Amino acid sequence: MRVEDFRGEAARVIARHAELESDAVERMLTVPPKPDMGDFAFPCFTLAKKLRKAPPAIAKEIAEKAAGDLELLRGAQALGGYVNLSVDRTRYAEAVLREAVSAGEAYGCSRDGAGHTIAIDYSSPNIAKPFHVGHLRSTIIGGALVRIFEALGYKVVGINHVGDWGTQFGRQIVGLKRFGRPEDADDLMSLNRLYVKFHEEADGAPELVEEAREWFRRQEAGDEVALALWRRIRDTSLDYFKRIYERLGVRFDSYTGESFFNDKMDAVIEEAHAKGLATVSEGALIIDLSAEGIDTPALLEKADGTTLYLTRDVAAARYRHDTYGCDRIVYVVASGQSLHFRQLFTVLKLLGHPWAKDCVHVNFGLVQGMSTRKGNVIYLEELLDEARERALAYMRGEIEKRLVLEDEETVAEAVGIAAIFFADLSKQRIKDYRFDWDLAISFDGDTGPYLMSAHARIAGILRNCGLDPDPDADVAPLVEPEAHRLVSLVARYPDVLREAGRLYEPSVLANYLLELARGLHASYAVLRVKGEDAGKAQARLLLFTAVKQVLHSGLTILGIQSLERM
RNA sequence: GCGCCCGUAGUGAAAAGGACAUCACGAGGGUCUCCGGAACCCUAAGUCCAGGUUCGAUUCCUGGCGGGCGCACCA
Repeated sequence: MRVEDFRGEAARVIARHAELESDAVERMLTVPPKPDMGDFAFPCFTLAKKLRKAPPAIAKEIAEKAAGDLELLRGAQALGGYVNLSVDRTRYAEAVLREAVSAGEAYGCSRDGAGHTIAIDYSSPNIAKPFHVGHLRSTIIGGALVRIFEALGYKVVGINHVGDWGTQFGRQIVGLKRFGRPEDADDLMSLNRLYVKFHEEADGAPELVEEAREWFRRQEAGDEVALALWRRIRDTSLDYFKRIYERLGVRFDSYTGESFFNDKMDAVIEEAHAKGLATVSEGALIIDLSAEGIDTPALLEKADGTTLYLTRDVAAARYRHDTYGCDRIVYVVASGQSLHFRQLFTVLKLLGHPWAKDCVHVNFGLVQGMSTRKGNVIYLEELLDEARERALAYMRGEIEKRLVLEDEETVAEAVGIAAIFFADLSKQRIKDYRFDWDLAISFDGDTGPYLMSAHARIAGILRNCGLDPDPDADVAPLVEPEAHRLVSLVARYPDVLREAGRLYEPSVLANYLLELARGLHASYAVLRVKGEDAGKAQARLLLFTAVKQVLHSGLTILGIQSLERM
């Protein structure tokens, strides 16, 4: 008896009595809006036309026939134009919990993506400058997608297409040469100071800007002095970025940034010529995309012969496809870049790459209001520090029955990051949103800390109930509606991950976890463990173990720590 | 100006074209000697407007209105 057998039986029984194909019925099955209405619902509206009967009458007929034909299901009832079917709750709990607990950490994971590789390009900051909060959203969403697809069995290549080439490095070099000491190149804070200094000075001194351009020209021309300086600045910056990624719990398989593709662009240009796509317009080399429904042409080369963002992305896409053999390339980049990616994918198609159709722009809206007390636009580190402070203040000030912890600072750091991550991941990525500290950090409401607390609360039960959990416990005592609700939620988890992956939408998972946590809290007063007889206590422990496992798994995928105590 | 995207209670979010539009925060009222009160229960409040397709529209189409973003030598 497996979890999907219940749905399978529902489909079979309905199919038999409605004279339809089982597969078709299975696709039509939905879930009733309220748990007491049943576990599966079959809408009879489409049958109405064919049978020339009213949907409620059809439902009644099917329900009556089906009622005597059930094995794993308990009831078939007509309601409105629906046939509602209920599972045998004990057998369902048995199937769900046994499967969840025996799979352990792997519960919810599937092999759907076995044999497929996905490259996910995310975060991709400009590293001459400090990590700006503007890049945070891509980092958060991209990181979650990496873990979602891994859970679905895909091989995932996380790529950070770092902006490590461009005029900004020329500016950085001038700042260093004019206002700093050579050793400042090894310290990011000094570099930042000098970068700012450059901009202050350059305001009234255009020759500085020209000097910066000259340094970048030397870089592009392969001048060893310029390249050595660039390399040193780049390494200092990358080290700093990697430290921040560690703090955020984000890992990349590749840091092939823009500079990596410098020697791979000529091939793109040549091929565009060979395919007869490239034309010269206003001195620049372009591909006209108007026949493809895009008014703005794709620029391959500026009038001065240097290449552009788009050319580099074409080279990068080809490199990724060839190197990783990936059958999908996902770009987690803000919606503002939509035109760019339409152009990119169209150019790839015109260049004759059939896999262009497997490139996806996973876009997302703008975040407003992400600033610290100091105000202004801010850098990520300051934001994370403030998150930790606010989390600590909240824990000390608002929580009545909090545990005494030695590692309060560590917990606060995790809570702060959870608050920021979840505020982002709980919303549909396409939408703009306003970040609000109080809303994000509260332990009440739809927040990361709320989910963490649900997890810690179960951990508390397991810790304090005075029992050794029995993984083979009999589930028969789980008769309460609250228990059934939790079982159903646990059962849904694998499909939730699939849906999140299908839509590239971590919020599907985030909202599911909220539902699970609420279900847990709603059951908490009813499903006591301590002081109950051994049978009930063990059954409930089994249920809570499964819920805790799913919370842990889901939170980990979202990039949020699930602590035992907080 | 043109193009793309977004409009759901005061606020933040959910609803493959399906049942009475769901949930949270905030507001108002209540519960419980609570294994972690970081809880639970109740109440008030909503689909931007006008048409259309459909047995059925928050969802799809058309046109408005409001907001965001983008529109060749930056990335």
